[in-house]
Amino acid sequence: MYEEVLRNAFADALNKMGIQNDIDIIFETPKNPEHGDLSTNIAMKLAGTLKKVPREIASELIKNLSLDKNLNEKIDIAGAGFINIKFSKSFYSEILKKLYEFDKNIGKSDLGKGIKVNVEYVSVNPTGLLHLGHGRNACIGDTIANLYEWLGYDVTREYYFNNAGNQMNVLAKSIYARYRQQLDEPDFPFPDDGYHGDYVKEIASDLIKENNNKFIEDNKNNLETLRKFGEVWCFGKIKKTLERMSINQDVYYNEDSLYSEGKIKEVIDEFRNKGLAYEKDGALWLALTKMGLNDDRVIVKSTGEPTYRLPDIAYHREKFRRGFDVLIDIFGADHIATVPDVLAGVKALGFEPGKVKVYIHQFVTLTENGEQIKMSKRTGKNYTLDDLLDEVGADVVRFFLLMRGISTHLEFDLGLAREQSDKNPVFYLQYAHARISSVFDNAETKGIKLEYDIDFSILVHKTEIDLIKKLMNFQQTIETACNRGEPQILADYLRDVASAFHVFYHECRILDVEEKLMQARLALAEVTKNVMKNGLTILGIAAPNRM
RNA sequence: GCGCCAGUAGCUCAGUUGGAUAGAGCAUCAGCCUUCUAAGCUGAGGGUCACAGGUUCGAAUCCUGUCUGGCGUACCA
Repeated sequence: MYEEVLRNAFADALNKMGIQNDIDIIFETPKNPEHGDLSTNIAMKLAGTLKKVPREIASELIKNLSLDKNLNEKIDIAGAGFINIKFSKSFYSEILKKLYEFDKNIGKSDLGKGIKVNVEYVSVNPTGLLHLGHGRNACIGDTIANLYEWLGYDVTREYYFNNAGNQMNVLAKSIYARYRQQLDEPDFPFPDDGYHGDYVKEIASDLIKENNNKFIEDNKNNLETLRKFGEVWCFGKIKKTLERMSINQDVYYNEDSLYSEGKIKEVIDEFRNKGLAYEKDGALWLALTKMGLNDDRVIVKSTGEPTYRLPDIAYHREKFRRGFDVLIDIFGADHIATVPDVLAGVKALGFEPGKVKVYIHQFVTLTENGEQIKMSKRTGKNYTLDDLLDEVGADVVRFFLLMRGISTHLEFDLGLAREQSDKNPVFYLQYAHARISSVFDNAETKGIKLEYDIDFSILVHKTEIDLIKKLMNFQQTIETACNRGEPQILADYLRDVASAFHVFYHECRILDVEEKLMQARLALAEVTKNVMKNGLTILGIAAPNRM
């Protein structure tokens, strides 16, 4: 938050020196604390264009710099030309005072006021149960939606519900085979391309419980009924699993409506009118090569059915038409190929593809004792997200799925999550919150109340200053995590805050010290608690008062 | 073949708009509880940043090539 002030001061100084340059003035926290609190390499960046030695530029810059002496203890030049800034203690008490005033709203802002964001995630077809990969998608999407919401954007959480397409027929046939196997013919052949998962057997037995042999005849109507039964069964389970992870979406956008409301046809017509669609081999092709891509693709098969690209494009067009300013798609790595096609299609229809942000996450592998556990819907032996939630709980699952960058493959070690769950990093974060709560409980029994007017300048201990340094970055961290679509940035940050608090707690007593100091430390603990609570909430993880 | 993601400590991973001595957790070893929760704190060991070149004051980060793993590359979704 103070960076803005510094940046302006540096820009002014550059102006005074008669240097006009668009170059970004970037401050970073040096790895080595001896180098100060913030550091900039601006002098080195300018060295090339100005044809001057970096250290000379730096010293001239400092001469022209007007900063509040009260808040900045020292500004000096180091190394090849770094400018290092060291803040005074009173700088930190000023900062903490502001953080304390935010109270429970710390981290919130109105940065995105009036901007409509649509975050689409999960969007699993109702043909099976959720597995860990879906869980990753769900947690990332939910957290990104939370981040936007926290920054004041108008967020819609959306699930693209696809109950059309060939995969639903496969499900119907799979259910039918299990139904017959359980009902009257144990050797009834199971389709090769069917869904082998055990849940299909459950669907069949539920079907028998409710309807007995009513659908035993192999005809189109019965298959249609089974298809619908399976869809409702699967989607019910999916929603329940999501609820267990506190994931609730606002809109379930049904792919069917794109057909029934004529949107698919509109898109086809528009492509044709623009000369971007053509017939070949009985199919309709989209001329993606005219839009700079490598290959044209079929959008309507010779059977008359559209391929997945067409409804995907039509769906994105609808999202634009519904008035969203930003469209966010959370996809697994297997969807990577569709992205350029959809973006090209959207652009051809006259919408701005730059407003679509696609976040692709890599896969999750579930391992136990070094061996991989299969999670595929088609291989039968499933380890579902529900199974995992049963074993380790929602907080652990969410944290495990969010603690890594989205673009790396994530290894979920079941043995570790199960056996060592008390050493899980998520408990480290929650423990910090619980510890603070406990301090306030003790304060209450002693009749101590946190006052509003507090003298923060009394906080000068190194661990106190270190903690404040972490706390002041909360807002910026939320923004960065949001802009980059990386929940992991927030997760890492919270671990840092928790660590700084644990160290402070270990070194400094909060209660049973002199009144003014106690008040200031309580306030520091309060700010930490609010940051932990809000940060964990954004990640969708509970902030317990006791552990 | 082509495209995307990845390769960093024993393991799992941060760090990549080029910056100062490459970090964390787990694991290993050694310490700290008569005082607000020890699910905590302190310290130690552990590295050819896959490999080979290049760009420059400076490269884990940028460029080229090679190797390894994952995912795509359908008139499946």
